[in-house]
Amino acid sequence: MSQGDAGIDLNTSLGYLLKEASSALRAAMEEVLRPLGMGVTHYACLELLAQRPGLSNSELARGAFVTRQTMNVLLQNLEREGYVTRPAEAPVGKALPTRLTPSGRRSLDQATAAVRSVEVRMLSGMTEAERSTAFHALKSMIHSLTSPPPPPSGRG
Amino acid sequence: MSQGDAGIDLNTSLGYLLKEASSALRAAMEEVLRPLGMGVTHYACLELLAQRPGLSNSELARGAFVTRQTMNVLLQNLEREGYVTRPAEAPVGKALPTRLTPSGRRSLDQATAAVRSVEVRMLSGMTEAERSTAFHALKSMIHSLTSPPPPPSGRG
DNA sequence: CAACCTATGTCAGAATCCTGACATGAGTCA
DNA sequence: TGACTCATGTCAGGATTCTGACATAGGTTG
Repeated sequence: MSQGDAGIDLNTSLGYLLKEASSALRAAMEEVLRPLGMGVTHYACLELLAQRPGLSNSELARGAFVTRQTMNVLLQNLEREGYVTRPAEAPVGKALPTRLTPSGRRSLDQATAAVRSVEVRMLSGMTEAERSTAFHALKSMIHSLTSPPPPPSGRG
Repeated sequence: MSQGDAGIDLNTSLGYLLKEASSALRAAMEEVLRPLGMGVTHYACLELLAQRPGLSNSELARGAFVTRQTMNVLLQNLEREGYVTRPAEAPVGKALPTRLTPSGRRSLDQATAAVRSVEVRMLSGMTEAERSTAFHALKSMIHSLTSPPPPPSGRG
């Protein structure tokens, strides 16, 4: 086993390929988003709000894969610039439901068009069957990685 | 929902799923790497060096998906702590071939075992055929995203 | 050889995101 | 009712990565 345990072959590693694909996608998205003055997290936040109006800061953070703190700063900027609105008082609990303003909606429309072109290009070399298979494979990976809750005392 | 162009449906978006999977993988890797005192970029650097001894700073940066500057700082720390070595003078050009020291090799071995367990878990719910299909799908995405050199449309 | 272009290593400053910490609001349980 | 637990919003400080800039080495073209 001394040879088999030598390392993880990056040329055949799905994990490495996943990172490479994700990196390429992010770069391509930032490329088309840059002229619009927004980043990937910024766009993700707007897109999330368009599909699920009223999401809270924490919900948005989870959906965009960043921390509450990071999303909080982003939302404060977005609110300051009039792209989103949040009530001064929470209807229930502490969660403040966020909504897109018409301005935010317009900004999102431009970004969506740009991002859609990237996704179309990414999918251009795949058949419908391949997309479907890739979709389920990704779902499977995510499930396997997140369903076993991280051991609370594993670090002991 | 008669408006298909309203936005990008995150529930069926391969791009979103790609980011989710990548995020989950990164989190899982950092989880197991943390006790060893290293991060994902740190590990990637070592793994790259084990498989391709003599890689330069820039090559390592590309392989780990970070900038030359970031990798440079990492290499300086690694060199300072005795995990890698670089000649004081470049054999050719300016590129300094980097190599793992026995200490670096030992550190990598622990990390590899940890990361391997994560990758095994990630793949646990997939058949060999699914892994192969996912592999080719990811390759296709990367190719589509990177082969058309970003049009100098910046001037557009 | 000279001019030009590309790739590399490196330093410095800035942007981005994260960890730590604190207070509030809601649900649970005795 | 009171104590405990969990999720949330927010502020402050720190860690990580990036962009900008500069000098050097090698190749190409005339």
